[in-house]
Amino acid sequence: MTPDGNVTFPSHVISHGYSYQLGENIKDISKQESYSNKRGHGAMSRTPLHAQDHVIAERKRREKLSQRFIALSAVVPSLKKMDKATVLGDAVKYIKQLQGRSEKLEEELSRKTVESVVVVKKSQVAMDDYSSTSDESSCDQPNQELPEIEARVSEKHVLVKVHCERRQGCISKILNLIEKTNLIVLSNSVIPFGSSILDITIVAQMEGELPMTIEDLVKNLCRNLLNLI
Amino acid sequence: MTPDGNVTFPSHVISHGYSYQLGENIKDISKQESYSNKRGHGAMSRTPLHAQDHVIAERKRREKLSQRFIALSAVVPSLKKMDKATVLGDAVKYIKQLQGRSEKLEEELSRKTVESVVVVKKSQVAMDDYSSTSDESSCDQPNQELPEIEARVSEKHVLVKVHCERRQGCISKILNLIEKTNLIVLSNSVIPFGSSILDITIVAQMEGELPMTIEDLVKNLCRNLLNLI
DNA sequence: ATTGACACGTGAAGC
DNA sequence: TGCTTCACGTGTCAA
Repeated sequence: MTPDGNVTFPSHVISHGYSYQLGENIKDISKQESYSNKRGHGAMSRTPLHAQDHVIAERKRREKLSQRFIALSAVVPSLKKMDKATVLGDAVKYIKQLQGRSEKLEEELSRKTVESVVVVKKSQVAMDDYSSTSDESSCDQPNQELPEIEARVSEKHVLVKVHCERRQGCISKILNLIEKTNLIVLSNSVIPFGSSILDITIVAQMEGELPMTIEDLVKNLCRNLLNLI
Repeated sequence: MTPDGNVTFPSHVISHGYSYQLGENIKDISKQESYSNKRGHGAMSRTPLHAQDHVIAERKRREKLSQRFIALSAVVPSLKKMDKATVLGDAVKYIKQLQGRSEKLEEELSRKTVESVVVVKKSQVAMDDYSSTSDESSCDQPNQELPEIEARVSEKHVLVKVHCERRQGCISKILNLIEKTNLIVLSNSVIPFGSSILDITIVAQMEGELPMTIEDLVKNLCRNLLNLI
């Protein structure tokens, strides 16, 4: 609590167990008068006035440094020795390790993302027009792999599967879009998966005549859903 | 190169631009004789012999510390001030930031990594349908390559999709198998598609530890389901 | 006894 | 001009 006497207190935390008795330091404060006399010179250094100001300033600076040291040693894990040099060296090693790991994680994450997107596309209704689309260039965002959309047709039924992130109003949007595509929804299933994913399955019936070929219908549905979500 | 003279050399790198001339230090080495005399006492400290050994040891220690400091300041980016205190403080902040980022990345990657498992799975189960490229031809013959099984994992959840022909007792068989695989069914959706197809979606939760890798779990599940149906 | 680590006081140099 | 930061020598404890 006392700013002057406790200057060296945190040091014993970072160093071994030095019970550097602060009494000496307090004594030193009183010793400041003897300091100038100790030098002996009648005219000592040209800072006779604020001499002990310098002392306490240095003390403050050391205290700050010590605090920073213990703060650093607190965030660096697995420190067996609490040497200043060891703390610094291990901090450097730890930072490098963290940097490398972050870099690798980021790279792998982006790679997995892209890869899964590709495969997802492949597993879809054999639509190969995504290669021509330019909006795929914005895959840098980590959550770009979703949504995953699959559609298939059997007789008069259309099966639509959407695997996307849980967002507000996404279900109504999907259903709305499907009904706008001249389809009548027969069944609908929304199943939560994990903490933030929805797995949606919809079976709809085609009304009357087909406005286009089956292939075009599926492609169009997928494209609209991709733009929508 | 000279271990003694270059002690304070790196310090000007981390500190401002201190061109602390080393000459003084070299002088100090020669001053070691005067050092004992400077004290004046006829009987100085009880270490009159290896006194300057202590000096050069301290010098060495300081040099090591300085090197560690510049090493630390080298790995911490965006350091405007090269203060020792600033270096330490910014290193702490940087480490904390890196830790948080790594944690977030790792968590997110674990979520995404699962998605790539799907890939493996899907290419295995979906067989070689990609080469034929004609998905619409499969719509003409509904019973060609069923059942279609897909499984993926997210966190502790397993999502199983089965696209198969409508048969007696197939649902109970599937659920029974899943529960035998140390999984707890959370959600289940069975949707008729067309006249003779069922689209089944199941979300189950993994209990306790994984008996195998995620990939193996998915493979095993798919294989058993394929044999079952 | 030797070694290593620490805090302190102090002069110097830059802002 | 002061205010800050630095390296140095030194005494002192502990392994």
